[in-house]
Amino acid sequence: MHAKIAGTLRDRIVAGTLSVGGPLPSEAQLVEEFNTSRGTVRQALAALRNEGLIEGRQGQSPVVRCAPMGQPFETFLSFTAWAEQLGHRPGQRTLEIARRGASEATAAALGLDPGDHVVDVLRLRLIDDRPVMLERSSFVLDLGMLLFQFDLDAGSIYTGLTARGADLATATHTIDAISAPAADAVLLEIEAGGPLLRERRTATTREGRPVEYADDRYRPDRVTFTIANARTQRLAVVRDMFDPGGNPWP
Amino acid sequence: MHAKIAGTLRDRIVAGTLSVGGPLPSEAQLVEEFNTSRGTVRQALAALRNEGLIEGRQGQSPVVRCAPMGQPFETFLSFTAWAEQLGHRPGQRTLEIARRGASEATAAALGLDPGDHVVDVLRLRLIDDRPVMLERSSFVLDLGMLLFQFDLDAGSIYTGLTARGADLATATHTIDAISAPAADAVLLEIEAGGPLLRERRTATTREGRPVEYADDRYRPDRVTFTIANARTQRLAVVRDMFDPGGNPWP
DNA sequence: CGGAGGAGCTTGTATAGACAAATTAAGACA
DNA sequence: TGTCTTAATTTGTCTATACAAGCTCCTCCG
Repeated sequence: MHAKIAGTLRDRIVAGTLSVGGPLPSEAQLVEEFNTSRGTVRQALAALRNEGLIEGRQGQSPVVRCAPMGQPFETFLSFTAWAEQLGHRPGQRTLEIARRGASEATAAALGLDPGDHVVDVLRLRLIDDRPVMLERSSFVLDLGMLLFQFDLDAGSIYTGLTARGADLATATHTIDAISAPAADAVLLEIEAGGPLLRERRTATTREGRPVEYADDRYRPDRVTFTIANARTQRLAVVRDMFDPGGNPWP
Repeated sequence: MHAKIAGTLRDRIVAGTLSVGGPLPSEAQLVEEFNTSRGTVRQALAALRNEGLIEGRQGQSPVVRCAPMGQPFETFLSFTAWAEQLGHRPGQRTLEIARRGASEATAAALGLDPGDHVVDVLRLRLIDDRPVMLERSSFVLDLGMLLFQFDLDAGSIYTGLTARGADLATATHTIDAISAPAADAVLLEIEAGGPLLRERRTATTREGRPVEYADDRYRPDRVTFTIANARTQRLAVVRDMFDPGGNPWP
């Protein structure tokens, strides 16, 4: 019973019936709705509090703190899926797609020999037509050759590849900060030398073979990474967006 | 009452009166010992289970799982615990500790009124005697006043606070990049205007009350954040360290 | 018009009782 | 001796009640 109540409330938070920042129904209302006792309702609320979904003080109804993420993997790996989940319009301008010898960093990340060829893709990623991220992505040959089969500006590379049989299963993302090189600054429409939030990503197949290495550089005034961290050892990671003024993007 | 029971059991686990892997007293025994009701005892046990200290199944007494430290939560929240886990020597120079009115950002993060006082701590964090991070931390008064009771340069603020009854349960970390202000650059021994990796952290109690807001600024050549992301499993987040040359620190 | 006080809501906490489900240990039986 | 049954113990779950503490809003009085 308490699990059912907690699950229902979780679903409502995800569906938006309970908006983030808004109050939950009072315990008395939940007692009436589920036709149960207050102790059981409180047990359900304790579970949600445990997960960090709600918070509250004495005398006030608990408020929804954040929504659990629907599909963590896709959302985090696919820029397109991420933007769409947040209700924005993703876009991209493919500046270059080329088959060439792997760079030193790429070869190291993908476990290739220095002379091996990869497919490089350079794309400027947009949110609501504003530049947000510069993506330098390198794919191993068998995967990269698939990229010539479809329009990279039409949608997500990730969905395009998985639709053609690629099985991306794990990824590691390393986040740091760098100074914007002049070329990057022009494309991202910021000042050269300004700070960039860099995410270097290695995606692997189910067998553990690395197939993509990417160097994504975000405008730090428009994208941040947020890690929610509870004692229960559940870690959640999301990317957040900000408008040019630095305010949370609705 | 339930807090007293939980605290007593915690102490016994730490002291070894309750051995790791061994069973806890049954709920009936605890009811008699503390002269309370079963509901209260169960509330205390739920708190311990929440912290991962105990685990149990139906029909069996809960068993002590122990190992409160070294877990992801502590490692991610405590600079000291993190460095020690990686086999390095953490250090710090407390540059300032002051009670003053909360800044605008702090008040917003902690849910305080503009005039409310907080305890600010400014610390330079070192790894193996090299500056790595600049920490600006603000605590709500009841927690912050505890900071005057012990030596901040002796060890972890986090363990000092939890030992004095603070119950930090969840935290959110927002990561972005900024240009180093001149003052920060001097302390971190880098060039002014260079990129800094910033982590803004809000830590809350079990009830969801925010009690700490921190602005940590890392040298990006020495610290990065890594997110491991599998399709089936949960997300794991760790921080990584690099030597001045940018190579992984052994 | 404004502040003080209180009523009515909320959650936090504690108590007592009841039944279900799982484990464990003792005892009966072949 | 080995196995099955049964009883006792223990935790999981739910219900009902009571009071304390904090918040909001309304009313009343100065």
